[in-house]
Amino acid sequence: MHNGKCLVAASATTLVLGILGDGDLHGYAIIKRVGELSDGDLRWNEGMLYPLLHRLERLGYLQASWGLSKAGRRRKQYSITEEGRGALAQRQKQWAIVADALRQAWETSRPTTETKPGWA
Amino acid sequence: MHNGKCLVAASATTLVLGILGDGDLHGYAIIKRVGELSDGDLRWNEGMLYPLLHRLERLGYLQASWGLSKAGRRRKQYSITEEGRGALAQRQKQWAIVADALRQAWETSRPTTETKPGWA
DNA sequence: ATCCTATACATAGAGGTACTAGGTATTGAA
DNA sequence: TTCAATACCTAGTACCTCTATGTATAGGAT
Repeated sequence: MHNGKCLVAASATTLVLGILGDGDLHGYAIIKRVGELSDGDLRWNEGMLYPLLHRLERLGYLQASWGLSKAGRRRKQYSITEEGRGALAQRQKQWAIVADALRQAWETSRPTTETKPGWA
Repeated sequence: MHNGKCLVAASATTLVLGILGDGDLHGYAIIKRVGELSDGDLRWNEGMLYPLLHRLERLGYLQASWGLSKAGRRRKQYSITEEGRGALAQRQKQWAIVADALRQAWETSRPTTETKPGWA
């Protein structure tokens, strides 16, 4: 990443799968939903999302179909597949593992039980 | 990523900074520590870690110095810098935001309050 | 009428990352 | 002497991230 957004991007797949796991949405709506879920902290743009959506579709995690909004605009609706749900479950497991490791790394602030450097 | 390890890798920077935030370690020990913290679920290899360590050093987040283990093996000791602590703090904040968004996305399993598709 | 904003899709391309594979060398145990 | 563990490293492929940019429509404001 050139800036500090990599964490966001890294979790993008998991977040998209999680959101679509709750119900179908189209791309633009996913961006809005991410904004909602993060109280505006996560501000994705289309250039970030659409390539991801296309990749997820290519991987078989999502299925797309064209529709029309009541306003008459075309919309590409995405829904999660069984395979996508499997991937989501796997990612949730992975997330838990990493979250736990991070929590420990952050909490411990190990009181230097060993006064000498751990590498001695 | 070619396989499913991207989440691990994506959190690698945060995890390394978090671990070194607790005290200096050398590369190989960081790999072991990651294994400990995850109960063996996260199994990093050197090819993953060393380039990351070098990058983090280049970014000014870590400082390296050569030492010697009691067994007589050379070791490159890494310690976190002030800048690294700043980056860690930022990442902790980012992590909290994403974790919260994910929790919501996973919990809600939105009861389809709106019976019609959200995009109608 | 015209402009602007929001909606809604999309791709190109620079630059960066992730991970495998492979390499070097030492220590100590079987 | 052979093997595993310790301990460092780089090359290079494949892939991802994100900015910039483009297209087009609807609806409100001026």
